[in-house]
Amino acid sequence: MADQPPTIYDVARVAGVAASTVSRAFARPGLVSSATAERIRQVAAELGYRANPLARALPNGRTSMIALAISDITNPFYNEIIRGAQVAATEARYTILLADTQESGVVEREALDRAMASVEGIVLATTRMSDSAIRVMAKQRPVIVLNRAVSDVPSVVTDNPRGVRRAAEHLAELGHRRITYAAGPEASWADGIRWRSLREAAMELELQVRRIGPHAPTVAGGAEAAAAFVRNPTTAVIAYNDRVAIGLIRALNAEGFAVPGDVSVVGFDNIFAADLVTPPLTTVAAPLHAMGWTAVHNLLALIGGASSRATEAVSLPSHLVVRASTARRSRKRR
Amino acid sequence: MADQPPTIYDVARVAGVAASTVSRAFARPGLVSSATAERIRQVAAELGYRANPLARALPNGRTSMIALAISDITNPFYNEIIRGAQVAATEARYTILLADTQESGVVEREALDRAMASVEGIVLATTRMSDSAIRVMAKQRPVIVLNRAVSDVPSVVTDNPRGVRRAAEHLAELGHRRITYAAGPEASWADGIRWRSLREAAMELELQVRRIGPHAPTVAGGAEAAAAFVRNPTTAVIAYNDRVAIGLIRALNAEGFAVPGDVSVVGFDNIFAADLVTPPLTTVAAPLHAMGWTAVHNLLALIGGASSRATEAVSLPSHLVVRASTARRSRKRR
DNA sequence: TTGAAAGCGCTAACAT
DNA sequence: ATGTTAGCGCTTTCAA
Repeated sequence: MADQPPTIYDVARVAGVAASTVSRAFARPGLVSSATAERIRQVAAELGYRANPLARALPNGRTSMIALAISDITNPFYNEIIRGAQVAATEARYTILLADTQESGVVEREALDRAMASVEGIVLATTRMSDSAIRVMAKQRPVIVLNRAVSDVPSVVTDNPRGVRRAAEHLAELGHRRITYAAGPEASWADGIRWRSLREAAMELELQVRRIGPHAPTVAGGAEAAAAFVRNPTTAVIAYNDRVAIGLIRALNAEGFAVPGDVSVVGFDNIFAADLVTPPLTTVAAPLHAMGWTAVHNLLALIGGASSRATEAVSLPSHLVVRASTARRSRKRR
Repeated sequence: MADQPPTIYDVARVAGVAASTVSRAFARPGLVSSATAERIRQVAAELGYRANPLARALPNGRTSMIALAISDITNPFYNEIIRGAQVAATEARYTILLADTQESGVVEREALDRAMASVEGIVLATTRMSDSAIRVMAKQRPVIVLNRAVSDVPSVVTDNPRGVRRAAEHLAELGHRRITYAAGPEASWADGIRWRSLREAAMELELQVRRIGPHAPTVAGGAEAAAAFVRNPTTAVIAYNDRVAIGLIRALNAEGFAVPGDVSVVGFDNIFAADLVTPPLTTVAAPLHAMGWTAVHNLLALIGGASSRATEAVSLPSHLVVRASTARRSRKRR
């Protein structure tokens, strides 16, 4: 009474051919006479045959699955990235295995260990792993790191230097001369490069910059940053990301600072909420969808045997979205 | 030179036992003398042996994977749900396979077809499928539907009637007598029950209600709703979800309506942005994390053989979060 | 162009 | 308590 799904043998029997022929008909149609191929297709359709992906994967490891590791899926930053990844995966008929690592290195290790064997490649969208741990992992399976550069491992990043530069220019044009950088987590690769790029840009643009932090990359972290900021305010701040910027603005308002009246704020990422808050946030928009898409696309290329000379980071352009959280420096000194 | 991962045979050989014994040592330790079990564990550790989950799954179908189908992963509503699901899955050492169906019935069908065979059960967090299609699917694999009730299929929903009731009471207490419901997508189960519940609550509370819509469940949908609303305004509106509420408020502001001065607005879901917009949104909060967790937890129970007499919907409590988008009805007539 | 047969790594009877 | 032996459903030589 068990209504098991039909196997390749069922198809073979009904079509009057050997199982291997059925297999070929699907995998390498060229090796089968078009007549039999057609018949097999017919029978398969009638029987509702669908190759069992697990069984298929066993002999040759082609599971048609890739893992997407994200340390905090709660972060709205990832939504569009996941969508992009999903689109690229679907195009290639791959399935995404989600590894939300819940901000814990241990959970991450376990999740990836578990997933490793079932998966043809991995996109590390965010990870607690050290560079060397990542390199080790990359030895075993194709890996693409997102939003971080790890030497010898292909990556996809946004053009942070350019984004930061645009933000600084924008602020400079508005008359600001001193800029505070509200840093994100210490371990963040993006944080490091943003701060470095800002210093370089400041040099050229003859701005003064200083850094406060580190802070958690959250609204709460932004509030923390505000506390540090008010002790020695400037007329402009660039925040590690939009959530920090939002938290900062709210806390600043509570302290009696007007944004952008007294201080201009720019964030990073252009998350969904950036356009919804008051004032709408000026922010360096990352090409979220493209990042997810590109990461998976390149991963699949790697899996397909592309030389990983794509070892250099692929850099995707970001752009400044000017909204209302930045304005001309007000005359009154601050 | 291939550095293949060790197999069960490697462990068996080194430990000087049969492969089946190794298998037992891991799966049913009780059936192995503690001495050999210990030795096997040793050897396995030394060799860095990890059972190949695919190979393990083939004989008995226990893939330790479940699918999570979401039609629009772009919707921030799902972030916490996914996290909850992930936590429950991780607890049971299951892995989540993500099926973002990109709002397309076709993509969904394909994605699920592909995933079906690799997965022990499915959580339908959002789906385009008809009730009957879902029932068919539930015949083949354990299924839990989230946020929708399908007869004969176990589900997890939030207590919409109670949430709506609380929203209506809140508005009534503030002196509002006429409420507009800005509907979501026609196909949405939640939309249906919200509107029905609102009518019932209105009856008891002696309120007048009317409905506008359907609208897309997005900020743009909210703007649409505003256009319809202004043609015949009321002093209060309950929106299908937070995104619609936010879009509505913005469009209303653009039309010269103050919120909550002229019109009070309440949303649903309490998404991340709800607390960030101006005014902060009064909303019926869904227990997002718990929903994801419960869905997966119950699914795993089903997989574990629990009688699906859990066929009735599990209803999780929601609660009203009062923020600043609702206020006492202003005297001036509208 | 097709068939036969030997696995992929693991589990689960069935023996011993 | 442990070993033997078939498979799970598919792919892939190797022959024919």
